[in-house]
Amino acid sequence: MIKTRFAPSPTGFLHVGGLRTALYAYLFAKKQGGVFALRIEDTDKERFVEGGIENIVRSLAWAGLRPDEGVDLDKMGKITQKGDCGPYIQSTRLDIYKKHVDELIKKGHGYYCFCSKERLDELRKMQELNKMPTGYDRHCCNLSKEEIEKRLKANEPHVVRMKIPKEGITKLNDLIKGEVEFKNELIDDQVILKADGYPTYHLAVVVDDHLMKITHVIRGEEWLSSTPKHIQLYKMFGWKAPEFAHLPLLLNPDKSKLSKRQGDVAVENYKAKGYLPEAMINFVAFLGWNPGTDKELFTLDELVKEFNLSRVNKSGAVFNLQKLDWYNEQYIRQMNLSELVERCVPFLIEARLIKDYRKITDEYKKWLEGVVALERGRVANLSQISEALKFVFIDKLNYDAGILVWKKSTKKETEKNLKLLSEILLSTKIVQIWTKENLEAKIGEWIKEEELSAGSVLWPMRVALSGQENSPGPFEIAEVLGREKTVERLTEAFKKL
RNA sequence: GCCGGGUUCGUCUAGUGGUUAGGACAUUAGGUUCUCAACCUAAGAACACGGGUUCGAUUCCCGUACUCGGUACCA
Repeated sequence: MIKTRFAPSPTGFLHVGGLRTALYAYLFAKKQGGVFALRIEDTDKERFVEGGIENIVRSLAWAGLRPDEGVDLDKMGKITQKGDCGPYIQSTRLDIYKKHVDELIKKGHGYYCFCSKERLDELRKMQELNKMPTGYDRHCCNLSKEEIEKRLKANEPHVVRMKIPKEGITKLNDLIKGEVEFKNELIDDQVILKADGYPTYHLAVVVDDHLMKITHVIRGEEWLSSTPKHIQLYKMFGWKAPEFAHLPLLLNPDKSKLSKRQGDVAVENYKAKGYLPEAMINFVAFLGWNPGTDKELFTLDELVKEFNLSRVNKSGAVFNLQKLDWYNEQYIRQMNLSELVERCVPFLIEARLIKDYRKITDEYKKWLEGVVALERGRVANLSQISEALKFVFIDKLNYDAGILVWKKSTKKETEKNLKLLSEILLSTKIVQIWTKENLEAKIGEWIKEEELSAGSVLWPMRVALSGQENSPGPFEIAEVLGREKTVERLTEAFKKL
């Protein structure tokens, strides 16, 4: 049974790079009918951020990546844990790690180290100065049993290190990077248990991946260099190591590692701006992977079918907002209207265009569909939609009267046309049915009969209704506004001139 | 410094020991149009560099450059 996991640290929010890592792990597992687990790696007390776990879980849920196992957010908004390997939050598994560290010491694969931070800093400085590789010098490796005993009893601060064999090489056949070799003499005797009793990442990740029966470790490239340490730990425990797949990094436009400084990196920010999870997933999936065909739009289920680690790139990919916008536009345009309205409502409320959620009747929703349709083809995200739709909801439009006159027309002609237009639209005899199709037909007829130029009528009509030089078409707006409001705005425009 | 990765249009990428090096986003131009957007058409735009191997390398090998990651009692 294939099992992958996403194992973030709750040091803030879910990062878009993390989202992609989670996605690939999810896709790989699901493609093969396997299990996708979520584990929280909170072994650094200093960097723990309140609410970090909730943020990660919420962002994953938004993206549609639901873990089968591990940490989950239940209906009450509380964190629960499922799975038969004990809790999936590392800080609650301290006794498990302690037990395994003791085992390594007993087997001679681990040793106590009492070195001070100052000594280690000094050591490193000297090594660099001499152009030597850096690493622990095994100062505490051969302390006598009695001395260790004595110093432990005296409560001297100490850590436990793993004892890496100095001969030979450690090979890794990465599913993405291919074969990579490391000389053992250059692998550091890494600390596995910190002075505060918490394990380091290296120990915890190996113990947990083994105990939780993870078959494929899919993680960011920043772990590639420490993988030989992990492979050595598997050996020391006598365990079979999982397969490894190290993903290339996501980059800033200047090709540096994707960071906050150059834009949004938190998934929740994209959600807040009105990017659809479908677009986000599709976009992020294509950063470093492609199906080998020209098809670009994929649902999560389609990705599951097509995904393949062997088509994942080895090099980093720039996180390109313009492409994200394009994906989002595609999804906004192809989504069915009532669904789109549902998703827009929170943004309309946020922008205070709609006051009360509870007042949204079915009839009102139907009307909103027409409203949203006005702008869906012109915006890149949902917060832009609510911004663009302000003119529909606003009571009194505020614009400069000068823009009412079409560039090829005159003020006099504009006045005349606006006046006649109002009369036509007001007449229930001429315009019986208030739909954009009928409005277009009737006004088109009139323009033709009177031999007017379309622009001299449609431009001022559209500007009068929207208050903007650039906007959706006059008939669509009129339909949404209704007869009364439409005529009111035309009259207002006439007065302005 | 040491160790490990990477390098095809501006960006995401396809691809091959012999191709007019393909697509998408972006850009530019034209069409459509009352405006913007959308849409349609077209254009420009890439194999990091230097050596090999080979009849022939963008593709295989070796170096160089650049770049990214690691080098923590952070993950």
